Amino acid sequence: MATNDNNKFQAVIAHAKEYGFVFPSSEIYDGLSAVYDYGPWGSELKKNIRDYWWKSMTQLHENIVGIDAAIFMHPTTWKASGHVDNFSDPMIDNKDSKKRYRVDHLIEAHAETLSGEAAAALLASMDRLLSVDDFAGLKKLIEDNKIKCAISGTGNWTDIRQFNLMFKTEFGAVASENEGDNMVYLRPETAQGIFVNFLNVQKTARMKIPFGIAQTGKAFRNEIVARQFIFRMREFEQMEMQFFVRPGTEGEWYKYWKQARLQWHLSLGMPAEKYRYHDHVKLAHYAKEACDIEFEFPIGFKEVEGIHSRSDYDLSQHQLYSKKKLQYYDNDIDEATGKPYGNYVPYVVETSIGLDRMFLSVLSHAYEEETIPREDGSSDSRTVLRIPAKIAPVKLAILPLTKKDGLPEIARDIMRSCQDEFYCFYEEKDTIGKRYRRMDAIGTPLCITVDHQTKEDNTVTIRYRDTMTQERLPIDKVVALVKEKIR
RNA sequence: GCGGAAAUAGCUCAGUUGGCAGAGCAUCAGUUUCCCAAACUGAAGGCCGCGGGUUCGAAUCCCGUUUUCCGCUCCA
Repeated sequence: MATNDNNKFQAVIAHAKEYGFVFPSSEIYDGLSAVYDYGPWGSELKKNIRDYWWKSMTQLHENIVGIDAAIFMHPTTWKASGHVDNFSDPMIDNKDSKKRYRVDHLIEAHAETLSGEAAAALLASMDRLLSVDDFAGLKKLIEDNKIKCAISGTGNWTDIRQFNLMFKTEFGAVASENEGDNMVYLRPETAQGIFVNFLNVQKTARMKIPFGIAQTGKAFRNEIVARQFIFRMREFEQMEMQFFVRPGTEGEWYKYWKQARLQWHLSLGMPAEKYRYHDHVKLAHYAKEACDIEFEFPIGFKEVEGIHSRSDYDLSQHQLYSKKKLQYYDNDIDEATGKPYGNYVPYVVETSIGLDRMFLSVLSHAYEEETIPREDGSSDSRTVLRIPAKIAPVKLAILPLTKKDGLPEIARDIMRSCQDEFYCFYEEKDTIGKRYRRMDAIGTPLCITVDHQTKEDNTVTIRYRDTMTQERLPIDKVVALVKEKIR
């Protein structure tokens, strides 16, 4: 990675904070690691990206509907999904080799080198300690048996720690004697809220396969290492769509959505050369095919969105754990047999995009420090956010050239006629040039200026962010022109 | 989690034999100018990240801690 790009990333972060896009969480208390708040313009931009995605999924697809599931879910959900079992193992690090081991794997590997009787005794001790989460006892067991790291050959271990990516909290106001009883998780992904509602949605919205369920919402992961600004946060927002298909057709739908999702990014005006696919070679246990859509951030190509062919894994698991059928009766005629396809558990193709990552991709692509030659030969600089107009936080700034001569009154009238249509910003302080540059810095695509000529012929100057050019326009054409530019 | 670096006004930073906390820009009030950030006057803004220690005295030296960035590690 070039140093320039690294500097650019720093600049984007600094700009995001200075101009009210993203702040560190609870900053007056020194912040909270890997948690961020969205400021005035950041929350507008984030909302605009979310709305654009939501509309493209639901309003523009007759066979996709939305839901808004709760963050809290029945704890068994996460047993069924595999999140509880796969991500709560106690781990230990060797300080010399920096290698991290699962404690049970480490001890089991050592047991294999022992005689049958000694091995059995060791494993019995391990199981007893594991069952009561006695980490100090487990570490003592490792030390007493002089278990060494295979790489460094030393017994220089850290304390044993439990890594669990899921946040837990207490459910209900009364503490239970048995600690686990009232425990719920904050969802580590939004997908399960869709799967458990599969039949509710299918029946009430009378959906026929193939169909999709879309959802946006917060998810929480207690990442071991969460860094790189809003790229990896402990609390983040996903935009997900689970598409339910007849088994056997998942391959073609996977291809369809892989292509369609990249097209969505490009439709925002993001440049094609900054995107690429990354096909997964190593697949998760449930996946048939999977790929990421990667975007070239200043820190390199990174995942923005994932497209996964998840088979019937999730619905089947919920069937198993809930003992409720999650099947669909398909009335379409199977040409091979001449009969309906009948009952089956649908297969799922998932598209899952990180809203915060999308936000970061838009912001880092939009950010530009320009050098502008001046007439006298010197040069000037401006910082501009070339945010696509349709998702820009502020669409139009309305600026009276001076504070006198009735110009603010005319500008206020225009403001009133526009602010119901799109987000407008009114300002009369400072010179017109400064106000233009401030609007550039938050990515406002259009500014209009009310000047003395306005009083004579009812025209205003409209100035474009990207080209810095301007032209005259009758006041009564302003709304229509802006609406056209932000489509 | 390990290793490295950093933290002083909203921003960018200056501030060493340890001795009164500073500049530019930005902000706010007013004046002036007015079509691309650069005029004038005034004001506000700081437990020098936080907590200890050394010292007559600490932004400065020492220890700890938090946060951020970089490399490694992890990432269903």
